Amino acid sequence: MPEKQYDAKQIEEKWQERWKDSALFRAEENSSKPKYYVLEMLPYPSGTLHIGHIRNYAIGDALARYKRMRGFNVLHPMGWDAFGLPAENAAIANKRDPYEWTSFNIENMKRQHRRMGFSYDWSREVTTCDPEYYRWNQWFFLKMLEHGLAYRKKALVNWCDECGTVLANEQVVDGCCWRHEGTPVEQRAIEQWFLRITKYADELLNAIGELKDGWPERVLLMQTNWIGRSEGAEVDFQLDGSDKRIRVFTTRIDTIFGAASLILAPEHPMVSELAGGDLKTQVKRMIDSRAAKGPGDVDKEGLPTGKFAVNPFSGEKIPIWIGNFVLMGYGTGAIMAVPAHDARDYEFCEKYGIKWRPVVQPAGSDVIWPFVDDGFLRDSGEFSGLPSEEARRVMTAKAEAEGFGKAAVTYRIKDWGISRQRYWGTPIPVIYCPKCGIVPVPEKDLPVVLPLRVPITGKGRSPLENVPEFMNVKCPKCGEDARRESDTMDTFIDSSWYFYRYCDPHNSKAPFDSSKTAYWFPIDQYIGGVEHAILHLIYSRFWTKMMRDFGLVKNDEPIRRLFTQGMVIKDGAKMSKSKGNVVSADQMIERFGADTGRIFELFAAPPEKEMDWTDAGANGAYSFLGRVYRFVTRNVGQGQPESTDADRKVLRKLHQTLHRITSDFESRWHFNTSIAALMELMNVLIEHEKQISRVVMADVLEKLTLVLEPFAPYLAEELWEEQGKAAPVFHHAWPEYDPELARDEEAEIVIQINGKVRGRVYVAFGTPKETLEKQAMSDAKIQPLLDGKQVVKVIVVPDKLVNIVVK
RNA sequence: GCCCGGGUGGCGAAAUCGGCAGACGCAAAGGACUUAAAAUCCUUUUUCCGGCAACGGGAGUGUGGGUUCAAGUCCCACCCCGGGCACCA
Repeated sequence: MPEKQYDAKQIEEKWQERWKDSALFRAEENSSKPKYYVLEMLPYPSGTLHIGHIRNYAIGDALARYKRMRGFNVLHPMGWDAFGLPAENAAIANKRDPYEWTSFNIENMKRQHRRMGFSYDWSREVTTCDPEYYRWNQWFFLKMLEHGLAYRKKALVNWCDECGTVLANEQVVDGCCWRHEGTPVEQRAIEQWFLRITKYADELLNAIGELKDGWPERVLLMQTNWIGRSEGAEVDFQLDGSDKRIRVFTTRIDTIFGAASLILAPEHPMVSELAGGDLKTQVKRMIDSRAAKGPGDVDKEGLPTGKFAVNPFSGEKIPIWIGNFVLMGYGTGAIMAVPAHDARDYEFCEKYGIKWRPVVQPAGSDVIWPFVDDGFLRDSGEFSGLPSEEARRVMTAKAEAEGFGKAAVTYRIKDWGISRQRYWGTPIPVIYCPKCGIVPVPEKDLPVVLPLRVPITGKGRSPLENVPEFMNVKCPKCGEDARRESDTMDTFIDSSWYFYRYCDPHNSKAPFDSSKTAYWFPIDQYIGGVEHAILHLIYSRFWTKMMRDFGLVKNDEPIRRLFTQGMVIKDGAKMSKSKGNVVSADQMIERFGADTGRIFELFAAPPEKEMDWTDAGANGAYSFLGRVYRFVTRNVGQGQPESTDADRKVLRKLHQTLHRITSDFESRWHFNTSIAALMELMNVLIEHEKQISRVVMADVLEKLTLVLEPFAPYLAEELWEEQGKAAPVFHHAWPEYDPELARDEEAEIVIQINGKVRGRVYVAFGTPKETLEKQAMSDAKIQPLLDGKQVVKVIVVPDKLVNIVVK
């Protein structure tokens, strides 16, 4: 009879059919088991689940399945993030209604996720563009508004005149709009809504210490830099011949005696006072040219105002300049330039011939040049001779006492601007009344939903402005004619709290039931790409702290452990539709099956590393699964009647494999080595196939199937059934490894001479040092090599090696 | 410019605590089975030198130095690649 062949497609379709509509993966809040919340970052519905995504979910799903077998009550949900831009752009390109387009894609992607066999609890599916989800976004917004965490202010933004819209920083390419290459982006002051994330800047920063155990160092570092806390002082310089003061921020108040100039950002409010006529147009030009350049290197340029400022410490008069390298958005928008101790100031002052002098010299040296960090002050009046650190303290205290300065902390992070002039997003629930001003939409009127079938052209202002039924409302306070806010919220709002909604997705009274989130939170393991390290992962942390302060949740942080997996590269580039190098899940399932796709992606590289996709590699994974399938099917119920010599070897390899895989799951997630171990086990099994006893064979087949489950669940199910056991596999306990069985019988002792391997002996474990040394010295191979040499030293590492040092 | 990663065969990689470098796989070559192909199975594959061969010897983890009985692993300097931030005072 010909051997049964591995037909992945047929097996996978069969089990998919059986799992349909089942409650297999349902998580329960009232379980007596310990909870485990594992989550992959949610995808936006582009319609294609490609192998870059699959890597993400294959990791999460392996973990979810493993944890279930370990007896955890596992929550592993999936939902859809209706990301604004892609949906809108696709709608423009396809001339389709974005809702229609999105729901079509969601169905499509859901089908692909099901085909891959990911073990989600679909009863908790959440879609962030659902009006019910909008309701709670708006509810949060109103709560924040009430507590002063949301506010409206005029702010400088990137503006493309051609589009008639605000652009995010990422949408500015080489100073021009990404859609209109020839159109330089302008900086415009526009009224926008902000969330006061800076209120939590300190807490977000301090809590990083608590995240150290579970988050990648790299991500925490990026967040630390992003928050960018710096301690220093604010100091007022008096405008010469006036009682006006200009405030600067500095981290180096100890260098203030070396201040050579006071430099204002071109947007600084004092500029219009100091600059008249000609200078004004030059300042305007400076602002425009910087905006046009975008972020990056800018040649330092300055404009002298002809006015002077008085150094409050020395009484010295220093010239006031306007400099294009000074940022209005950081500190006070004005700096004191200390060329001797700051490279940027040096560059600027050299260029314009502004005189300077050093005021700090390094400890234990007479060298005074240049840019000394900390040292001892010189030429600084009463402070001369003080060490920098002490000087900073003393000088700040003096400034404070005399009322011209104070200690100050500045952050790089800014409040979160959430207004978007786009169709796709949660409408901001606010009404502008000519009489009453800004009026929040009453809670009973929520949600404010997007009108359907709005023509989206990508041109002009927010598409909502052209929809009178949406825009024209009565003021909730006075009942007079009023207009709605036409901006929508940044869609990062959606992803800031979606994982809380998973705990209680159908709640219509509140965003979620706090007792349910209290059970599941914090998320035990979150998995996603490193590209979200700052935006999404900072916003989420902020949102959690905000909700905690409102009494909605008890946890301070949303995520206990974070794992960032590497990108999948094809033909030297990240997989994306625009590059045309996408391998879709459907394509892969068609060719190899879902199990092969998972196995290969996990096997090819450790999960945190970038990985190259090659079809040839997937072929290897497929043939491995074929070997497993054939081995198991032809050996069910087979084996020698009595126990055999091979049994010991096979069991040893089996338990070494169990150990390897279990510890990979428990610590570093290097599933590539887990799968390599499985392959080694298969090699040993095939080698001894005919010599294994019936009892051991049954044991091996069972355990092999169990540990295969997290990686290749369809095949595991099929083989489980072949063995006549009750499905599903993950309802069975993970096999424990037995250290006694896993241990090698003999220790292999490497004998080295001067560190080079010259021979080896096999001894019982735990053989004492002296015996090992004696055995090594008398070894037939070693003896001749020692002839005529003097043994200087012998190093013995028990159970490992003997190193003989000779002269 | 600053801050992080990383550099190991033809390729993806392994070596978890300083203790046999290259596990496992891909690709390639040769062979078995086959009318043939696919599939499957077996053998070889870091490199150089010696040998018909089993085998023996040398070199080798980006480069140069160091610590150590012993370094892919630790320390110092440099080169290259990837990522993040980018005039943050």
